[in-house]
Amino acid sequence: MADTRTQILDAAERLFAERGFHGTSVRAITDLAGANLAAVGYHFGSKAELVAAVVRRVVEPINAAQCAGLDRLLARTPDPPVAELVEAFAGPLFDGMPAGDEGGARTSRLIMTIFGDPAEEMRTWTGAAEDTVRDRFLAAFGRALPGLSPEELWFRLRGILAVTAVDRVDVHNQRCPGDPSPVAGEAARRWAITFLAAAMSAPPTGT
Amino acid sequence: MADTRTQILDAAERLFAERGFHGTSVRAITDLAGANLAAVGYHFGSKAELVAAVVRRVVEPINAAQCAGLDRLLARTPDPPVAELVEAFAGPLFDGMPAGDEGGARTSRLIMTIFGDPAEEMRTWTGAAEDTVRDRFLAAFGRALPGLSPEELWFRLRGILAVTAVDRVDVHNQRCPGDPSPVAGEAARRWAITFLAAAMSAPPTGT
DNA sequence: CCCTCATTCATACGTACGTTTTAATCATAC
DNA sequence: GTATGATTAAAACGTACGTATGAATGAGGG
Repeated sequence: MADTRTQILDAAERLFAERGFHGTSVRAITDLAGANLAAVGYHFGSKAELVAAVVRRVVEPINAAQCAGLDRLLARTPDPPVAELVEAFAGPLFDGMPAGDEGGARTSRLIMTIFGDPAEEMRTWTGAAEDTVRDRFLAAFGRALPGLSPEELWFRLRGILAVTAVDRVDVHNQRCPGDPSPVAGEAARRWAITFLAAAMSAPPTGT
Repeated sequence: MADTRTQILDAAERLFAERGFHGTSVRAITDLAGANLAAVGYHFGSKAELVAAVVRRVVEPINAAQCAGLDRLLARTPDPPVAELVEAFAGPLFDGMPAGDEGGARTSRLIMTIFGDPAEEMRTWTGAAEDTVRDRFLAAFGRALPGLSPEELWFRLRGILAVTAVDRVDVHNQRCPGDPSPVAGEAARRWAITFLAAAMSAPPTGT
């Protein structure tokens, strides 16, 4: 059995995904974790710092994978095609979901929760690393898509995040009228790449 | 001065957008509305029903506008092109934001909050009308994009929602490195149409 | 053995929450 | 003018929350 700290992180991650940050009490977390109420205070200091720890644990591997993917691409060619850049950027949002996560849907919902949270702190926690990744992809996409203004490029990069995050959430929510079976995970990944590569490759919007 | 009920709805809408549903207390709402604490209970019954009322007030006009736009399109031609379908579907998410809403950004954030809320009730409140609109657009897109499986079509429709919702939220969050000025509202609209029309028009993903 | 330090535990504190109740207020119709 | 129904006001209720406290527990080193 894992140590209490990890158990709390796991339980918090699950509950945050299911009920949001405000909607999850410290007591619910420690109950699910089989830990004592005071353990959160002991291991993390406060609920806010626990939230930050959970967010970091989710976001950091994704950032790292995005970065590694871009490195791999750039090692092959200095100017990768759009579709491969899309795959490198969006792919890690589909992979690397920890075991026990139903097809990554739970983690996706958590990303959505982070993404949609109005609180400003949510943006500072992941700060530096995320900004670096973003800037590197912006530069790479900029070379692959000359003629696109930085603002529109930025808009499109956000679009990638939005599509990948929201889609998977809905698979989780069973909102898909079709068959949201396990295969949906891999299918969604390919659909997303198709969808987003075409979107990114669109000509610049005329003034 | 508007009646208390409307003042409460306005205040709640603003605060829900800024802090989420769980993060907004009834007291904060009535304070901002200049109303008495008990007014929420009197006019809405409970906080949950107030949330439902706010959600409905935001979602219904958008659904109506989407439906009307599709009607207008179908009156002209039985098989509208993809770009126009995209405009009819995504456009209302940019228009029709009530006055006082900074370029619609606040409403967009609220939509994002609704969209990202893990609670299942959030999905039932808007239910029937939203489903009808969705099905009609699915059918229209299906005719414009033969060869696309219903599942992938559904995926792409969700993508439209995701991009429009998330984008505008980030303009609000000032996360855009460029100039998030008032012009961003109209520019974002055109960027979104370009981006999404290209995405929707992508060929079906091979098996 | 016992001391030490990290961890866990039961419990309590103060606060903020959603809701309810009862009284006051106000406009309108008779 | 006063009775009536709808609204607002003030206060209190019980509950759940995040956090803090101090005692118990348990493993490892001297």
